[in-house]
Amino acid sequence: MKEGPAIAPVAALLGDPARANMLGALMDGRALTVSELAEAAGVTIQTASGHLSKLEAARLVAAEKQGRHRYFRLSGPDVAQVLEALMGLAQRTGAIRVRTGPKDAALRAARVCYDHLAGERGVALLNGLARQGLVTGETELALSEEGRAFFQCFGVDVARLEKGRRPVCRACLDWSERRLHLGGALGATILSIVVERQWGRRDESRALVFTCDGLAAFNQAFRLTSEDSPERSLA
Amino acid sequence: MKEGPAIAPVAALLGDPARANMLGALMDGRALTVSELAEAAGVTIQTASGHLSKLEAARLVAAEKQGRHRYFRLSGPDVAQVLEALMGLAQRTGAIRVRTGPKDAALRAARVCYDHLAGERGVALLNGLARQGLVTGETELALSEEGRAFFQCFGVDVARLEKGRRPVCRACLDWSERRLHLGGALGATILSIVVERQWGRRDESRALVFTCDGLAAFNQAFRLTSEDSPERSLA
DNA sequence: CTCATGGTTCGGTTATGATCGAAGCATGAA
DNA sequence: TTCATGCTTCGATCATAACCGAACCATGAG
Repeated sequence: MKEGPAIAPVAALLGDPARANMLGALMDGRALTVSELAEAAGVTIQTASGHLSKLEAARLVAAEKQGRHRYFRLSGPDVAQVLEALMGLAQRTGAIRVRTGPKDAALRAARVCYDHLAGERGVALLNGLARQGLVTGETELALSEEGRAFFQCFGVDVARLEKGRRPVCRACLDWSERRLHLGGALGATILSIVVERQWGRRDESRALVFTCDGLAAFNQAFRLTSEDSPERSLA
Repeated sequence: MKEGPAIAPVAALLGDPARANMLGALMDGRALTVSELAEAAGVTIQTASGHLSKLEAARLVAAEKQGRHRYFRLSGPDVAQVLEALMGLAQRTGAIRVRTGPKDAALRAARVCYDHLAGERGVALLNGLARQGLVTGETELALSEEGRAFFQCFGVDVARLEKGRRPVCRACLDWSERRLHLGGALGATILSIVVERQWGRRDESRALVFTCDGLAAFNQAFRLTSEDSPERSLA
């Protein structure tokens, strides 16, 4: 007697500890890479890749390619809802909380993404520019008239940027903040300004360490306020 | 990184076809014996017994001994809710609907979800009650003052329902309609009324077959109009 | 170009668990 | 008592799939 869709195949996907851990890591809506998910699940990258293929085939997760990375996210809120419900059921038997690994705080605060600023400061930058109406759009970003004037004043040769093949503004997905930050020619220019004025320096990794004065100057230059900063994810 | 209870062990239980079939057979809220569940799952009694032991240990099902028989039922409405939600996921992800036929159509029209009404009629019921302002809220449903009066008039002891531990109104996601229908103590009461007044009868599956007169009486009793019925889902 | 890195695919090993036969209990009927 | 039925436990078989090493592919950096 077949009744409705067969739940077993889907449930079996959720029933493997490695896959369940990966999905749990994606529960907050962020998009994570294969490597990060592999670490979260405690398996090698090959194994994680195989698991993610199955999850993607079942449309439980969706993937976006970005440069050399592949970012996975839950395919929709309904998936998270089912996971939530399953946690409720699991609590009856016994609630288990898994270990939490502290990540590099500096990387999350500010880092270089290819050639532009990412991390918390990068997200705050885009938030602030959008709030002031200097850039517009959601994922397809554009420089407004006010924005052109602002950056022109700032000493950026906007006309030259617009002549190039590369998009002036590009929304780049942030792995640490799960929000968009500013890429493109303008993003690269801003990073070069930050480095040039020695507001911060790049250490050996991709982390960008702001000086105390530099951070203040950065915030003032782009008129960023505390409301632009993404909420601190709980440790 | 915040982690909740580990879902993998529970999901793994649901991930076995034999166990999933047994749980599906219990979805109508009745209690079945080991033999019946073994037949429903297509396995021998020994195998079924082993599965049921695991399900009982995880508190997904509860057992009652009666003479030489042992009756198993779902341990609660929340289990049924998770199963329904999983069916929704399974369908959305392009699940293999093994057999589609008249039985499937009947299930979509009206069926029993644990102890309340689901399917097209169940969705229409909640729509109508919400349209009339008898129940309020989106996912967190509540009975309005008018609603209390309405059901009181109807012969429902609302005060008694409110005294119980179980929520009076509960929104349950429908796998066939992808809409919410009414669960909770009130939902269960309404189903019992439908059966009691012989507006419809339960067949051997979860389907609930309305009589022609019964359907009219049902619609009239809850003042449902055609606008309350969900649009026919395409293909 | 070369090198490094992120990710996928393949193959072989291993372990978990689903399954059923057979035997063992328990309950109720004769 | 003896027998029958409903169910559980034990033991052995067997299939699935999780896992990792190694090789391979693609992209970006230098």
